[in-house]
Amino acid sequence: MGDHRAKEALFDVLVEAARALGNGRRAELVDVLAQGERSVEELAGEIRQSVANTSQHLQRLLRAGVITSRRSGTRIYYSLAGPAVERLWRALRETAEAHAGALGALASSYLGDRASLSTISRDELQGRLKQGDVVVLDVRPRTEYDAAHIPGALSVPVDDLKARLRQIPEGRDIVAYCRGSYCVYADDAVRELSDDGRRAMRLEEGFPEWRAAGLPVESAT
Amino acid sequence: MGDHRAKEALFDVLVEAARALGNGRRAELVDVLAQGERSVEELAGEIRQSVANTSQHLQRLLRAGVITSRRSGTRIYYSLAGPAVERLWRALRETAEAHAGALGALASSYLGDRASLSTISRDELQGRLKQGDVVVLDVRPRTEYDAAHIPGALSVPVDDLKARLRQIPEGRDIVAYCRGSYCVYADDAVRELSDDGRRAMRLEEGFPEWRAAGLPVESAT
DNA sequence: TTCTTATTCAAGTAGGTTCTTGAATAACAC
DNA sequence: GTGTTATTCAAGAACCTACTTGAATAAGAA
Repeated sequence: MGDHRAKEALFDVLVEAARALGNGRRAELVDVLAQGERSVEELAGEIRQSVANTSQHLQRLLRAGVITSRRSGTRIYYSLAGPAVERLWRALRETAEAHAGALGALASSYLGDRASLSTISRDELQGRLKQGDVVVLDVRPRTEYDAAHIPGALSVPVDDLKARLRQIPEGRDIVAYCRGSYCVYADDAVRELSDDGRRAMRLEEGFPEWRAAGLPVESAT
Repeated sequence: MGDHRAKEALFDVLVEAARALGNGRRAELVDVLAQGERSVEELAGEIRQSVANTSQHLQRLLRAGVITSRRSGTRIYYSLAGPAVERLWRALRETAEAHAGALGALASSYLGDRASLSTISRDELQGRLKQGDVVVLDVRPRTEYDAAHIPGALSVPVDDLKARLRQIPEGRDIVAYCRGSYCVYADDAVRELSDDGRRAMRLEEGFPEWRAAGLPVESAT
């Protein structure tokens, strides 16, 4: 009774995952890893940091149990430790959104005038997929599409979109999706498609939320 | 495109709630505030820290949008900012449990031989409440019971239990509950009741989880 | 007004975090 | 073995955190 040392030690440990996620660069890493495993060098490119620094951030996440690693030849691939981590990252974003405060201004400075783009919810997309009157574009990098994607989606990484506009089936509306609400790939794609005269909209959330909702996914064979 | 400054700033903000929760003492504060609002002095007592230090921790949580405050006379009462925060705190505990690593040893050093105590799930308790063959004890401090409790529960703060053993209705099993899985009040109560020859068990989770599940609650009038 | 109580502020110290740079490993190819 | 590539380690500079102490506010009571 009253062993407050033990209580403090217990809460200090409970909180380790929060400290690990408590850094913008590490949060970016988690956001990318939610799409599938990646090597250190790829991750360093994604977060625009040196390889050494990225490696150190990864060790921190590893020690906190947020990610796991596997070696393959000279590369080491990191991935999220499990679904609890995805829930944690989602809860964190939702808390920030509920608070809003500083978030609004920053989000619009990064995300631009997202309000002017049409969107579609997960449920609506499911309905339209059954009717088959929609083309779904996965605009994430090819690796992430290969790891897992919405069944029937075409892989058109946003950087290739301009060159491949003519390959996209006509006569149907287009839905683009990417990593999640704080990813701009789908926004950029929808803008580009609209400029080309197509009816295009953005899936409100990203692929991880689709999978987390228990909806079907497909992988490259 | 490519404005990585804005992206970094955005993720730095998304992560503020995690930094706020990324300290054992602040996590203890959140765990207590999940039971209802409290003044600075009460909170300082709960986490065994000086009032000045507790106040500073509270300001940090406030700035991060994790809690809110209201003044009443000379006192200031703090409470959680909303349900997103409770989900965040839960996700954090679940991540720690999934990782397990250091947690196991620390938990058992603080929680003792919890494995030897009988427990009951939320669903089971709901069933037995309908049948009315069980006495429910809220063993948290009276303030927390007053703020909200499971309908029909008796308030018997764990410190008063020994003195009030004879007042607990006989002939029915007893279920004790407290703040949550990392709170020892219900364990202590179940041990004491068992020593007294009563059939007693602990509700697996605490009051906040009961409320978060949308189950009915009752407040002091 | 003065006194009291609850809370916050300010300054200081010890220790932790983030990023940089350059060297050290570790697996593989030749 | 040597060379090459991916990753990690080590040390250091600039900054941030957690706690302490004592003084400053702010609301209410006398």
